[in-house]
Amino acid sequence: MPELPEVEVTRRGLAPQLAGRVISAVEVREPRLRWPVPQAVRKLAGRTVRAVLRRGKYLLVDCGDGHLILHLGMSGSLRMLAPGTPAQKHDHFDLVLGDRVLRLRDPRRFGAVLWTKDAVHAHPLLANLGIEPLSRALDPARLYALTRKHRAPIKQFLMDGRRIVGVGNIYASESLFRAGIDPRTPANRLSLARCARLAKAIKDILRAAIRAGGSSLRDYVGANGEHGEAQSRHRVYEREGQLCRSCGAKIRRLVQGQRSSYYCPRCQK
DNA sequence: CTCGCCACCTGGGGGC
DNA sequence: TGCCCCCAGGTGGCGA
Repeated sequence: MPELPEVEVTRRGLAPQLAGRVISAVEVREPRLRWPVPQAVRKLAGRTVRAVLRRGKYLLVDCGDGHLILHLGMSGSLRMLAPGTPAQKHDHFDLVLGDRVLRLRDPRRFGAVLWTKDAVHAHPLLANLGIEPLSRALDPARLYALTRKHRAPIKQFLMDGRRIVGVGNIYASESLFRAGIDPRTPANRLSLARCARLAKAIKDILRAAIRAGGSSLRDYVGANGEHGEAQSRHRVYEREGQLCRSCGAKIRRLVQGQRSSYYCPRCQK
């Protein structure tokens, strides 16, 4: 599920349900996530949640004297439930806030639940993150400058969180299609004009996905857990062999950095 | 520094 | 039905 749009919509769904509320209990059923869930997380009861923030794909729960850091990995999801809702397989972590429970489910356990008392942006996992794609920091000149030193294919550059955060495997392919750029193009061979096109494409694609995920993801966070509608909007992702909706050519798949990339050989040069 | 690759983990789907 | 292989929305860490 989780690329930037889903994490952001999750954040928007959670924030009003968590902010201002007191943590009454914590339950860790399975501490073996990407990193062991630290003992401090089990001792959060009594703290008041001030805000829920996002940095890249990390969710940051501001508890006043520290932050709970959540990451959904490849398969994680968060839901608000009524207390006493039976935990199912892969429901590893609960944050209980009186009459509501925030529950983390993550079959593959690539996600994380961490705690830091220090300035959260100085945390080792956050300190070296790249720019937020929906902020003004991502503009044509900045993208052009960032790409200059990188000979790696632009698809892999986009997915490198040390340059730009939040663009995952789906939206890297979708953004490159929208910008008309071949995913194999070396990053440092993009002109300023193409960087401008790409920066705008990334913002447009992510914003549209947030809007599309909005309604379904509100349910997702609140109760059900069904997939959003973003899937039906994909132009190239997981469409190998199907026809390009713009030109009719067959969409192709290739492997870059052990991840699938999808592109239209006619629309993307 | 950048890069290429492996690792972590579970589950679903297809071929035989 | 079972087995085996491939694939999956992330990303830290390794050696070159």
